[in-house]
Amino acid sequence: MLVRSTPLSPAELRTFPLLKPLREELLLELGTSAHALELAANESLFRAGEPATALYGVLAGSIVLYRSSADGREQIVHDSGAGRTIAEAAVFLYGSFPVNARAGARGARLARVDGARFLELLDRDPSAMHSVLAALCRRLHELVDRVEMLSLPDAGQRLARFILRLPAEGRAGTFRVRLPVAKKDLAAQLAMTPETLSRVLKRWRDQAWAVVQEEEIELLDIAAIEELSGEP
Amino acid sequence: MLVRSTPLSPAELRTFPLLKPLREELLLELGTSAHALELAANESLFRAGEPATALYGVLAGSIVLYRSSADGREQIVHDSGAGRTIAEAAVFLYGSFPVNARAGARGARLARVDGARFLELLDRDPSAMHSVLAALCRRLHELVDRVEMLSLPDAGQRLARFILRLPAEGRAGTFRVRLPVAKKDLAAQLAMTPETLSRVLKRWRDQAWAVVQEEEIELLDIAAIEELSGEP
DNA sequence: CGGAATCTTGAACGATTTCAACGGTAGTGG
DNA sequence: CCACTACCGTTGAAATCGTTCAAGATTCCG
Repeated sequence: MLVRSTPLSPAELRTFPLLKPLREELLLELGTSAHALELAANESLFRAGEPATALYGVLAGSIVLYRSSADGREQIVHDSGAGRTIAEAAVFLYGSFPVNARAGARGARLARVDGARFLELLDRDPSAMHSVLAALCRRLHELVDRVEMLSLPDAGQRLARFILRLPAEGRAGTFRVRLPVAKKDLAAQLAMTPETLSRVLKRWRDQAWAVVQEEEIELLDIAAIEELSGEP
Repeated sequence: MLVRSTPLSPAELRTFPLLKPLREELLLELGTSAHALELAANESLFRAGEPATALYGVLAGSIVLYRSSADGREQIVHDSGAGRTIAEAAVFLYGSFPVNARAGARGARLARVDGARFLELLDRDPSAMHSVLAALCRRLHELVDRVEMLSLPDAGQRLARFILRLPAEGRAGTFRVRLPVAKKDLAAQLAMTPETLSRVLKRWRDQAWAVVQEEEIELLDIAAIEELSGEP
């Protein structure tokens, strides 16, 4: 874990929607108690149960939040890309991390912000408080979506829904996406085995519904995938 | 839907952990913009997409939060018993309800609190703000638990985990629980069919792991169920 | 250039869903 | 008050789907 201990600039901190509404002076102050971190691929950031003394923002790469079961299975709770903040909730409760965190397959660059300092700031700036509240509410909705997706009984349905919610590249009428994580991790996120994921994609290929190349997926028959997903 | 339009007393409002830390005067004020509601079994409270102008607290009975899929399946996001508050998140975002809500099998008595009035209050009382923040964080953790549970591949495992987290009655060493919802709803919550739930319970009975009577379940072999659940 | 890890594919097994039928219960209306 | 209906819960049998185990292909990293 590489640490750069120079303060983070307000501009850097403003990449996070959570901090964006803070006044310049507060960001400057917050920057002095913040560091930048660099994590290698799959490197651990923190483990569930450790006391949460800081919150983190993802500057580049991605952070995977996961639980591990007794039998070694790894359940991915969320994959956080650039601009996301992590562990605010744990910091608020003055509690400990409820999940494990590690860098994604391509490593990660992070901002580490001192928790106590952050809490102080919130009490001084109501708009910051509102921003945090809104961020938590959005996270809540994401998790509700997640719960709904996981309760779909069919593996293909879950994958279809996941892909359709990904930001698509390309012209209107076409649908190209780049998987944000390794297929292994994606499978865990969708509550299926990597084998099943591979087979679902193969089926889509065989039926000419999609073209799959490495981490790029292009949907040829969007209507079919949408119908499979249950709802657009 | 039966409405009692007399104000709610601070004592009544204080049944909700969310409102507990509010000063007496604020609760009095909040009470004047609050009503009590009475819902029959399965009666609808609100539907997903409607603008959220109020939040609700469960005084008695239960409220089921759910999504319905295109094919008519009903996925239960949460079952909220007495003391729970509902829809704070939607009110904060000045948004619309992300899920449907209806009364549980035994109906529900609710407090309806005006959203705008509540938001005002929060800005005047920092401790109230903290309380709300903490409540949202706890909800977040609950959902993370839920996501983890739903990703367990085995139906028996999911049921075991659910039951072990229920508040148990009885003396130490014994474990009796009363299911908080109808078996049909419980099955939906655990992402399985009612048939599968029935069969899992039958298996537990046959192996003398549990006694099932109506909505009462007594675990005879707690160790076995705990091992099945994957972790205590 | 190994070597590890990921991804893919095959086959067999196990589990859950589906479809169907039945008993019980609660609520309705005569 | 009693029949009638509707729904819930249970059980059975068959089919489907996903997992597991195993092996081969590929990529990436040291």
